Amino acid sequence: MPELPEVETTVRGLEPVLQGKRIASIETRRPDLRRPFPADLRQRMTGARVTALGRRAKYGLIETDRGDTLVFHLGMSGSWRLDPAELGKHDHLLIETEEGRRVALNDPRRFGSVDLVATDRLNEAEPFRGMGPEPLGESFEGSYLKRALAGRTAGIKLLLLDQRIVAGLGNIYVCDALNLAAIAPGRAGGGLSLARLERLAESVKAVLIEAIAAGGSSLRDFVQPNGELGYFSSQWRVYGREGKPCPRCAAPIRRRTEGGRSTFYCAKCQR
DNA sequence: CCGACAACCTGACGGC
DNA sequence: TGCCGTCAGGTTGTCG
Repeated sequence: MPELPEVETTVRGLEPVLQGKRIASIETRRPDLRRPFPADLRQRMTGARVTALGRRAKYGLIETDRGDTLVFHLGMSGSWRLDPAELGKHDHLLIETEEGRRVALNDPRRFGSVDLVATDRLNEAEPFRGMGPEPLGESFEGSYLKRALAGRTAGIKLLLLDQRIVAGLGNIYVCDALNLAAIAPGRAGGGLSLARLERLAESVKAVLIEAIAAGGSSLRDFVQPNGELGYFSSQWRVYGREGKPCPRCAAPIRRRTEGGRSTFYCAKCQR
C-alpha cells in the first residue's frame, strides 16, 4: 500500500544503496508502466552519480549530478527490491551501481510511473505543478486548511485526497486521521471550525509520523531473503477494520463507499 | 465546483 | 481443483 509513509520508507531503504554511488547501468524490461519510460533514460542516467534521494507527496526522487531527477511513483502495487537474487516478471526497471548493488522496481499492476525531470525546475514540472503543501511541512496547519477549504461543500475526506489541497495523502491515512480528529468523513470541508481544522492537521501529521516510524523500525527487515523493499504492516486505526471497535470509543467501525472507494469511520464519535 | 464513474492492470481471496 | 466475481494503495479524465 504505497502511500506517503511507504514511499518515505522506500526512499530511506534505497538511500544506503544509491546515495553517492555511480550508476553503472539502468535497464528497462518493458516499454512502459502507466506511461512509457523516458526515451532517454538510459543515456541520461548511465554513468551519473546519485547526489540525493528524496520524496515529494507520494513520489520518490533520485537526483543525479547531471541536473536530472528520476521521479518514481509506486502506483497501487509498486515496490523496490534490493539485490534481487533473480528477476521476476514484474521487475520492470533495474539499476546497478558501480559497486554491483542492484535495485529493481517491481510493479505487478503497472499503475506506477518513472519520469526524468530537470532538478532545478522540479516544482514547476509535472506532476508537481499546482500541488498543495506537504502534510508534514510547517505550512500545513489549521489556518492553511481554513483558507484552502473556504466555501467548499464537498466532504472533508474527498478534499483531503485532493493533491492540490494537500499533497501526499491517500485513502488509508485520511480515514485514520479523520478518526483521530473525531471528524465525520462526509462533513463539508468549508463548514469546519478553525479549532477542528487545527486538530485535523495535527492528526494528519500524527498518523503519518507514526506510520513512518513503524516503517523505519521494520526497515531492517527489508533486506530479507526475498530482497523486497516496499510495504510494512502497520496498526491502522479504522482502515480495513469494519466491525472492529473504534479506538476512540469502541463502537463498531463502519464502512461506506463514496466515489468508488471505501471509507472506514466511526459513526458514534466522528462528528 | 460537485459527485459519480470509468479506465489503467494484476493478484488475492471468497464462494460455489 | 478450478472457475468466477469482487476488491485493492493512485491518478486522470469524462459527464451531467
